[in-house]
Amino acid sequence: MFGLVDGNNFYVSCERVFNPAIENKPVVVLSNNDSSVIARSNEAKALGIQMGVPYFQIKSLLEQHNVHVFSSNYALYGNMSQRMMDVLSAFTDEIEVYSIDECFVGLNGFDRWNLEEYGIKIRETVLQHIGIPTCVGIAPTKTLSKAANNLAKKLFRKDPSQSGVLLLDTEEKWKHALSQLNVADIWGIGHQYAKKLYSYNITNAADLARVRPAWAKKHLGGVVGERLIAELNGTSCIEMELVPRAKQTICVSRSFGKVVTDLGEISEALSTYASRAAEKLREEGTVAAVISIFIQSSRFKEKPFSAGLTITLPSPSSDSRIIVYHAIEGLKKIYKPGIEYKKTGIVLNGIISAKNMQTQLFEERPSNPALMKTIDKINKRWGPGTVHLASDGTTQEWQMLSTMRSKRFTTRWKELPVVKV
DNA sequence: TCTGGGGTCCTAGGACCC
DNA sequence: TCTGGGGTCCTAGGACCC
Repeated sequence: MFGLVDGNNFYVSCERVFNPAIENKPVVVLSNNDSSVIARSNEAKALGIQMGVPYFQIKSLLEQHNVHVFSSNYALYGNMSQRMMDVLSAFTDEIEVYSIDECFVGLNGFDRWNLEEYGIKIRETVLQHIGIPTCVGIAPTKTLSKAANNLAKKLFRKDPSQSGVLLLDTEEKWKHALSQLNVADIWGIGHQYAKKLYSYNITNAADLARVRPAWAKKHLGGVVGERLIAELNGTSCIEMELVPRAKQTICVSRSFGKVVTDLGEISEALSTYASRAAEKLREEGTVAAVISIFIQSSRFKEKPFSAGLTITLPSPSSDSRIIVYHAIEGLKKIYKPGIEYKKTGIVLNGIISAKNMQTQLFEERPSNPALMKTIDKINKRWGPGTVHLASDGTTQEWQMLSTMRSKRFTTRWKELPVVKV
């Protein structure tokens, strides 16, 4: 059996832990650059505020209803997430952190317990220790546990006296649950597939569970679709991933807080992102062989501009100076003056373990792992960016907007509120 | 004025090989 | 006029996830 534990309106809940005054009030959290809505409290959902809607379009509506608005605070959410996962690991050895607010828990061998009660215990403990409300779905496949979680959330939102836990341990139970869900609510059915399914008159998840595997193979992305149908019928095809795999791709990109035309400013931003990407490699103990960089104007302009370049490094590296050097050299090649740029970024590929790397004897720009290790140590101790490359710039006027960010309560001593007693 | 960021997997099709 | 068959590797593009 699989359990799926998912934080309710996770980012909003994180904000509420440190700001109890916004409990039971409408709250939204915005994406980077304060661009669009990425999390909503139930009260905000009730006002009809949609996920992903641009902030500027609903600003007056939010003001009108006194909605509390926050810029996203990933330092806080990431740290709260870690704490939640730590609590969950006490409940089973089989833990798969699926996203910042979601975790699969393996419950094989737990059948002699009442699984519903176990789920309730999990919820209560996370709430008590971390302050984050969750819902729990339990079922014989991952896809069904996602569906169970989804339905548990819906029931709980409608009626807070519900347990917030849904156990689907018999065919009868999961069939009934699926009949209450739309196909678009199913894990693995996105926009395109939902549209296609509607056109075949398949709107209900229970209908989807009944389609022939061969039909799913043809219309829902090959073996992925086939697996999906099997999972909806109680046959588990997607196993727990207990050991997080090293990333195959690392991407760091961000929109600018203002329009940028100057090569110097874009270079600073790209240097900053390339450094961060290299840092991520070192966190994973890997090196990258290939880097891609890109620059873009606004996607919503009449004639959007976008350019990119892929560069193979002389040898795989995780050294910030090397990755930044090649990124900036590439940028100079694709930069065109007179364009209003909105975004730049770097993607790393050809990622392998640093241990398996073949070292070259003679290199124009040798990596210096000891230097990188020292920089990482300092930044870990004194905060991100304490030591950085000069090419990152000092004023960083292109930085994204984040005007309504709460304090980084759990990761910065300086931002801890002082309470007078 | 203003529309996020960071990932995964799969398939199809071309290049190339024998 | 005829113009194989089967395999691998790589990449681009499209779908998905949160």
